[in-house]
Amino acid sequence: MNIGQASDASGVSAKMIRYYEEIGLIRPMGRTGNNYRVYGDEEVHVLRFIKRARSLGFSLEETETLLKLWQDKERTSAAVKEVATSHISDLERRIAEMQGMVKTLKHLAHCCGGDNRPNCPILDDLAGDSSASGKSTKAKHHA
Amino acid sequence: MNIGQASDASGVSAKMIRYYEEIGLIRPMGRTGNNYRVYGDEEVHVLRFIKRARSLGFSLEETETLLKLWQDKERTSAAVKEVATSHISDLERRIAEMQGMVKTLKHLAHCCGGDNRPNCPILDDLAGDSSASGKSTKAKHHA
DNA sequence: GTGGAGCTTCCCATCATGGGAAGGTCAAGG
DNA sequence: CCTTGACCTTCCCATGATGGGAAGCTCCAC
Repeated sequence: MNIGQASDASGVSAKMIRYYEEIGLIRPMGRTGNNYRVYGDEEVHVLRFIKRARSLGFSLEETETLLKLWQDKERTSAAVKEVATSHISDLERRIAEMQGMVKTLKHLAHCCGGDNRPNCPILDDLAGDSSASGKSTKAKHHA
Repeated sequence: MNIGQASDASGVSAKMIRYYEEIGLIRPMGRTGNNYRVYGDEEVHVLRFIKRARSLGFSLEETETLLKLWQDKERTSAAVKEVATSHISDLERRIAEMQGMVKTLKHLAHCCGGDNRPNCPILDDLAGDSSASGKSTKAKHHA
């Protein structure tokens, strides 16, 4: 199997397969006389493992750890779980961070007329104008 | 004001201030005879604007758009709101993506003993082993 | 005048991926 | 046999936003 076929079979681009080899994530493949890389079912299986790990958001470094654990018959499931839970924490932290952004942005967007006038609480907020959260277009003291 | 003071006043690192200048996000600053950049309150204000936009997750490109709108007295709040809502959508998409990962990972982690045994449904899943979701360590038919 | 802090530019690294050029190879079909 | 097109190889560059660090200049205080 050439790299293109391995790519099709695994869903990993040929570019990435070469890259993974370069950084040592996968073993350098055997070559044919024409210097083409040769892949077998086992290699495709590894590539699919990597692809699945990546699709769950694991970094290549974490993926490498998981790959080694997978191939280590002496591993403990605790070691694997540790990698997973730590990744979950990281994802949750990032999710919370983005949710905070969304919350603020939605509030600002809600306060913004979205019309033809230039007055905009979103810009006021970005500009650090603390009087930005209330009514913005006019009527600072409507009473 | 030198770059270090502008950095302290704005919370943007000197490194980044130079970078923003290089990419045209901010105007090239005037220099003193010794070739030091000189900043005034207005520049610090711009830097703070950028920092705030970044903290809300806007890319530098979006930040540039917002900055131009801020400085354009003819802007419409609709234009600003458009940038914001589009960014909100992007954030929500990414949040949903990560939440999907978390959901899968939590399920797998829940199914994983996290003990001294090698058997691990997390690895089974990554390996594409479809029989991974059930009980894993033993007792496939405990009855 | 000396030391240290601060400024300048320039290059490199991150992380994962893609784009593209230049050149070798192979298979099919004229 | 030769061409054509698809495929492979390596090499370099780009992304986005940031930090690190080196080499060299300046400025201020002592």
